[in-house]
Amino acid sequence: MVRVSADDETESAVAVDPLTAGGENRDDGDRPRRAFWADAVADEIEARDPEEPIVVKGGVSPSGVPHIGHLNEVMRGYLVAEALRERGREVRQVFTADDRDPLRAVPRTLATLDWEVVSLGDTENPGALGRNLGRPLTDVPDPFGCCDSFGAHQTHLLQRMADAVGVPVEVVSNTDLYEDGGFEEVTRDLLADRERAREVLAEYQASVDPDGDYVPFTPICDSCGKLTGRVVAVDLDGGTVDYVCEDSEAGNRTIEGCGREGTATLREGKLPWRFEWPAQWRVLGVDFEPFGKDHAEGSWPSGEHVSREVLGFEPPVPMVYEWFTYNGEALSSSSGHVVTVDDVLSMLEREVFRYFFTKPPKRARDFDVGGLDQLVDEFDRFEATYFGTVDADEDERSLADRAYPMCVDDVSGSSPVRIPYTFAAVLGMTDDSDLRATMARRSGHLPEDAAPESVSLALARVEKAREWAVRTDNEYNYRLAESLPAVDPTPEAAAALEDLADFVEREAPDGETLQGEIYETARGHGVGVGDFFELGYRLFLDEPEGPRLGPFLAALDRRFVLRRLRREG
RNA sequence: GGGCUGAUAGCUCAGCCAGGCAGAGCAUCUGGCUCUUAACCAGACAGUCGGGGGUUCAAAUCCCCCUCAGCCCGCCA
Repeated sequence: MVRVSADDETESAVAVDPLTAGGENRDDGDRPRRAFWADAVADEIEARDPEEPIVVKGGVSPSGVPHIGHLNEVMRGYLVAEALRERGREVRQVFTADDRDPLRAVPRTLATLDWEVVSLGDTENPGALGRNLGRPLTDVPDPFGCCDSFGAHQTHLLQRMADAVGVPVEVVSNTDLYEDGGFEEVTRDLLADRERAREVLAEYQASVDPDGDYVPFTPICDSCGKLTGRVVAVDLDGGTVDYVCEDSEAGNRTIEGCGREGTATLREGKLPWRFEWPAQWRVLGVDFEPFGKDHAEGSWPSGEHVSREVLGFEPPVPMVYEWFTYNGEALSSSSGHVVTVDDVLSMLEREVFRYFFTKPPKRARDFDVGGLDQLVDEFDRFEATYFGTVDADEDERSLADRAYPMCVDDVSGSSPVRIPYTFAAVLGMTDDSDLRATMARRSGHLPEDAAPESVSLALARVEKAREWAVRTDNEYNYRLAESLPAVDPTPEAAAALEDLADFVEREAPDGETLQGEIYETARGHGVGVGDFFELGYRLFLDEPEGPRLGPFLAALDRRFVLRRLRREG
């Protein structure tokens, strides 16, 4: 349990411990056991008997390159939203771009709207950021020059990220909430009760003096434009505050104030994060919010306390998720160790990527690009479990029953045709889509009678798997040699190739027959089997090794195979 | 220093909430397929459930201590 307050006598708030949220039922044993964590969370939300539409929120401060870690803020909420919708609830999913946050540091890397990750120096206006430290992100020019502000650029990327995974979210700009007056009433309440606000926050932040003059609002200086105003007087009737523009600390650097003494309205500033978060909950009516483990012990307990004791409402059901790593190392938005949604979707089908987020949120997970074939194989089994075409235990079945429909756009009546991912990568050896289909059929991965639509859906995986094989340059990264590779067979091997060509021409063998014939031919000419296979791989792939040669050659165009075996081109 | 979370087969992970034979996939090995070839099939091997203690008829699961990793206890999100 989170201790809400050391000296709280007015109410013994039942603190929900977010660290155990997300799968476990808590204080009662009445709720049913759930195979899918999102259903356990949905149970918890429904237990509060919320008004509809139920609001699920996520949000990020849009500063560096948005990466798959940020997608937790979209996908975890989405899965809970879907669990509720399937129970007949109306749900709104909103996503806040915390774009009034000040620019605190200059990110080393940024992304274009097309997800090209570039260093700041390569943008059109690299000085835009460094010259505007301390200003709200929406008041900083876009270094790319394509959007109204840096904040707008970043928020645009967040929207595109959600679109890319096919999750409909309402993106809400914090700056808009301030400027349109959405935050005005809650700001007024916080200022009216600023002593209480200060006392509560002081329990969580040593820098706040409970008897001091802390005010939970930071005006934007109307002279230098930075979030450096310190409030010296509050006029609630007039709806303004007086401020002095002073130096403020941001990270390990100081943002210089300009000394200006001015007046700002309640729309011309920003609530400190510890108050802004609960303010969002109230203004947007949030019922559920997932957040990263970094929030679990700082902002969540204080936000929960602020919302109950200062603002007077029940905070949302919380859920902490563990962070992802990428190839074993922490993702870093500013330094550029990132994998973007665009990167991922170039290698994975959208439904497979969504499946990744159905795994329990509390466990740290590595997004291991080298092992993506395992993830796809797992998804294929998950899908087959849903359609009942594979043996699975009861837990697997009930999980698939619930979670699979949330991964795909439409559940079709029968299981889609799936080509195993590594084989799909092998098919990427050729760009000829007819040849891909032929090879898939002859290898038994594509039914002869498959409808054209299901063939093209199945073959869509080839581009993804090919991209994966190329990026990781792994053992599935084959390329059909377009022109005759340089080979220098011994006379015996040359004669064997000639015989093999004749056999192929005469018999049009299937893969297994051809595989056997390769052995026979090699032996018949006194050529080492290993050497002969290597010669074959060299001729067709210009590699010393490759897929099983007989089925591989049988799947290729026969005229091409003959020409190549005879070294005619 | 105080706190939160995690650690299960070589690898990736289920199982833990509500105690009941230690699981899956991949990898490995063996065998099969007229056949050493990364796209086939079958079988086998594989774990001190991070370590130690406790509760219990019974502990991966509940409790306590410890180790390691990430995070929080400044700012910020």
